[in-house]
Amino acid sequence: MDFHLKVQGLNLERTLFCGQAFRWKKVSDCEFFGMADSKSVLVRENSDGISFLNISENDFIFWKEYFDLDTDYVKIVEQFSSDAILKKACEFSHGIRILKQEPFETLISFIISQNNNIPRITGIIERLCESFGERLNTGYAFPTAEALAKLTQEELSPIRAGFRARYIIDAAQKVKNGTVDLNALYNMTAEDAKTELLKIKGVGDKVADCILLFSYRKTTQVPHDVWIKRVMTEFYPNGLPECVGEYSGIAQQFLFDYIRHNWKKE
DNA sequence: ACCCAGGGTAACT
DNA sequence: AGTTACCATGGG
Repeated sequence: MDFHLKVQGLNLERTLFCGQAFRWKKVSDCEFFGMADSKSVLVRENSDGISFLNISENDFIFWKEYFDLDTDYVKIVEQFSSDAILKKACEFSHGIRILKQEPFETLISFIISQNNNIPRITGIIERLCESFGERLNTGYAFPTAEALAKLTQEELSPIRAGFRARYIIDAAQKVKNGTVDLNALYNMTAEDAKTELLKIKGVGDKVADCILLFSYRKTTQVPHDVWIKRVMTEFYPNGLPECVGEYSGIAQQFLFDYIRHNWKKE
């Protein structure tokens, strides 16, 4: 069955390729195929919204949640636009939304992201899924914590994650044995949730903020990667403007996308 | 050959 | 508490 949703201010290409998710492929002008957790979907962008093609009603609920379609981004962008630089970033990166991704997948993905670049992160995650994820008829599921927890660094070497291999294993083991309860973080404050995530080797301040923002919708969190550090020193030496309110993490995503496409081009 | 990438850890002052 | 070398890999 196909499902259609009216959405204002959504650009799928910007949303799916702005460095928050790594398992999407552009298949035509307005169509994107993606995997998340153990589900897959073909999404089509229309003039007034998006369509999810050939999925069940249960999966539709999942994808509706994934795209966080109940949040009004038009209103948020309007709020951001009282700051001139942020306004420019929102115009350039029009249509970005923060997704609500599955926590374990986000945890492993952003462990892999450290000191790495987006194309290579994408490749490592693809090999991780093909090697250790369940085979589905449309692709491969993201590997479970159980599947990854029993691996050795040597068994992980084909995915070429480099020094991050031992971090992946540590994360999977701590999720599997309950040292970190990912489901419990939804109802915790950002600070408390971060304390839990920092128990995992290879998860530092920045990676923790990515997980909190991209999985748990803790929109106050601002991941300080090399690009955002450039933004801060260049444009906001005294911090982000007040108009970001409780959405500094969302503002961060517009600024990240904007600076990455415009650095040293003006 | 050198520098960089959605950084973190461990070993130093 | 704050700095710094080192960590694998691949593209420019």
